This record gives sequence, structure tokens and C-alpha cells, in this order.
Amino acid sequence: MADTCVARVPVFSGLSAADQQRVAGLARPKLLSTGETAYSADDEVSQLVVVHTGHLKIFRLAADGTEHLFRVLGPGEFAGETTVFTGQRPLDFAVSLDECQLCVFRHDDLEALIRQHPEIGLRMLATVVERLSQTEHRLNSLTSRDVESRLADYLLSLPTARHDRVATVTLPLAKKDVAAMLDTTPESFSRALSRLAARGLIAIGAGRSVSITQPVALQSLAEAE
Amino acid sequence: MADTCVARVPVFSGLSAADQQRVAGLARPKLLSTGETAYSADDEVSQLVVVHTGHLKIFRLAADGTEHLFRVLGPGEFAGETTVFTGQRPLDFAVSLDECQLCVFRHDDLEALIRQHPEIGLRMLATVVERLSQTEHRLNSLTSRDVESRLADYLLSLPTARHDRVATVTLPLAKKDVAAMLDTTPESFSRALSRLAARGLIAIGAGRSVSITQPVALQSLAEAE
DNA sequence: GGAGGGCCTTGACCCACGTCAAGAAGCGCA
DNA sequence: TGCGCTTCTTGACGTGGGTCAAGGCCCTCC
Repeated sequence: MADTCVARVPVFSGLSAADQQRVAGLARPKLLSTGETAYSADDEVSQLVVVHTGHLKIFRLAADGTEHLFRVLGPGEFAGETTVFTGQRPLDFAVSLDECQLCVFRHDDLEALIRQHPEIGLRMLATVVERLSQTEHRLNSLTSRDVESRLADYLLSLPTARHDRVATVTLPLAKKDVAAMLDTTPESFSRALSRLAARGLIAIGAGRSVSITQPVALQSLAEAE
Repeated sequence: MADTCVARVPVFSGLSAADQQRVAGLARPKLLSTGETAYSADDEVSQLVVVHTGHLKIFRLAADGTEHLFRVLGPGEFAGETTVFTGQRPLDFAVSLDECQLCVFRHDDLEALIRQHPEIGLRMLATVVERLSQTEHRLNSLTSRDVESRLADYLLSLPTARHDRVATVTLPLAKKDVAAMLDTTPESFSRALSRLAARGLIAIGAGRSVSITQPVALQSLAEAE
């Protein structure tokens, strides 16, 4: 159903059911299996890609071919804004991490949509502005804090579950990808994790789970210079 | 005159004269002398600040008190989007670099304005999306390229004037601030400049002028891993 | 004109982290 | 159940660039 693309997506949630119906009419569904690419840098496209189910990773390529991961989008999130609003070709890549249903909106359709429903523009602004803020934070952290501090910050930013009275977080990605999100290498990431564990601030669980045994100490590490 | 705040600002340039007049009515003028701050991190404000004349520097503070420079805004550019569209308090600081006339729009006024003139939202989206792209580029460069390469990239991105057949650029900021924009220290920046000059790729002129004597070599350095 | 205070540059030092390499451990697939 | 892949960890090593310090330059303000 095309309309399931639109319902439940924050950007469109301010609209009436009838308007959502009309929006759904403009959405072009696209199905990706694992590892397929939604768009590549330099593609001649100008479209907004909304994730309906599955996950899309957004990254740039360094000159030496290294992937630089920026974010992983889940259901309801979007990519491709830059092509739509600036008219430039993309500089980044969007590749599915699993089976992935997308809704694609062409440049002109989206623009008309926003003119008709400024609400959509406002919501997109909120998202993009938030992403900018996060990216600036990341840049700031990279120059002024070491890997341990960034890791502490990151762990504390994850949603926590309680196990036996201690807060436990689950890394949302493979460790190598978390390392990339912290702008470091898997090796440095792994070492930082072990050091924190050795000092008793955290306990490394099975798989991707990490228990935060000393939240306060971790917090002060995250804030430290 | 309040209306001079609105004319010539790209964000509002799509409006009719009459509409610009109405927008001007909402703008609250603010005058800053050199070094005064428009807003600080954690201020309880939610307003868009548009630069009319002068320059505003936008930066965050690291835990150790170091300024981390993000951009310098000139006439027609704006700051404070994050507070307006996400409702959070600012994480950054805005300080004038010279005598500075600003126009301030309160949260509610701006939102109403965008609902009425979606065009404004579209233009703001274009700007914010462009900033995000630049910040991602900066982050990408920082992890994958050394100071020399980033400097080469930066020099080539500046507007050039011709002197005696060689392209010459003028650093738009004090060298220490350019260093900050390249996410390095004045020392490293200075060393990188001298190395490029020693290799004959550039010639360091008086003050902030730099001649690009070997554009091609510089270009390939900028692209190199 | 002299003094003070920024900037800018260069030198010497050192350390965090990226790189290379080698196992170990986990996981899909037959 | 075993094979081969990728991921993860740990060790050893080298280095880019941050830090500290000192000297020169330029500008502003008495």
C-alpha cells in the first residue's frame, strides 16, 4: 500500500487523512534488498528518499576509498534533502543495510507539497537543523576530545535498559560502524572500550551489550576536556 | 529603517514588496558594537537572528574553554535556527566581529511567517542543508586528510583575483581563525603554509594575500588521500 | 615615540592514534 | 558439523600534529 509510506512518517504527520492520501499519491515506492544502493555520489537525481521499513546507511567516500559513515536512517527518516533544496548532485551514498522499502518524492512534487503544506517544510527544517547541530557536535568532539571521552559521551547518549539495577545499553550497530560514527578506527575503539572496562566504568557484555557500572564517572569523563 | 533589514536578504527575496513590508514589521532591530554577543549557549531564547550589516562569528566552546569556530556570517545570513525549529537552547555563541546591525525574529513570528509564505521555509531549507553538507565535508576532511591537503582545498575554494597572471586569494579572516576553520592550530597552519610555499605551490604575499603559483599541483594535493 | 599586547612564525618535544600484522571469535552456509 | 568469511581484539610501531616556549612583527593607544 502506498499510503503506509506516508502515515507514521513524522514529516507528514501534521496532515489530515485526506491530505496524507494525496501525498501518498505522489510517493513512488522503491524496494531495496540488502546492500543495494538508493543513490550514489554524483548521480543525476533530485529526490527525497523516505525510509518506510528497513535501514539505510548514509556515508561519503574519502579519496582513498574509505567509507565515512554519517548516519543510519530508520523508518520515518529521510535522505537526499541536499539534492532537492540546493539542486546539486549528491556527495554521499545511500545503501540499504537490510531489506528496505522506500518512498521517493521527486523534486518538483516535494516543492509543490511544501508550498501547499508549509507544515512539512517546518518539520523538515527541524530535522535538518537537528542534524546540523549533531554534526557540529561531532566535529567539535573530534578536535577537542580523545576517543575515550567521545565513547563515554556516545554510550550515555544511547537508550538504556535496566538489568539487575545497572543501566545497560546495546550498540545499535556493529562495533566497526560505531567506531566510524565516533570518527575513529575499530582498533582504537576496541582499546578504548577495554580501558573503560579495565577501570571498572563499564562492563562489556555479550555481543553488543554494554553495562554502565559507574554512570557518574563516565559522565565526568564525557564532559572532561 | 526596519525595512532595509528585509530587502536584500535572500531568505525574504521571493516576497512581494508589500509582503516584505509586513515582514519588516515583525523584525526587531538590534545593534551590536564590536565583540558584543547576540546570544550565548544555554540562553533561554528562541529567535532567528538575521545579519543586516557587519559580521557575526558562530562558535562552540570546548570543555577546556577553547573556541571552536564554525562560520562567520555576513549580511543576509542568519543564525539561531536551531533554537527556533527544535525548541532547544542554543549550544553555540554568536559574537559580533565589528559594528553589527541585526534583525531578530521571535519564534512565533517566524513560524507564522513560514506558514503564510512557504517560500521562506524553502529558502531556509536550502541554506541549512548547504551548511550541513559543508560541515560533513569538513568532518570528512578532518579524518581522512592532513592539514596540507585541507589547506590546499581551502585555498582553492576562495574567490581569486588575478595579479600579473597568477591567481591570488585573500584570506577572509585572521590566520588563527582560518586555522580554526580548518580544525587545526595556528602553529600547524603556519607550518603547512610555509611548506607549500617552500615547494613552490604558492607564494605568501603581504598580510592575508596568497598567490597560487601552481594551481594544478595544489588541486591534486587537495584531492589526494 | 615608546610601551604594551595582539598576532604570527619557528623550534623542540611528546603522545594519542592510525597502521600493519596476527590470532581469536563469531556466523552464515553447505 | 565443518569450512570460510567477516568482525573483533591485542600487540608493536611510527608519526602527524598538538603543546609549550621564545622571538619578531605590527598595530594601537597613551
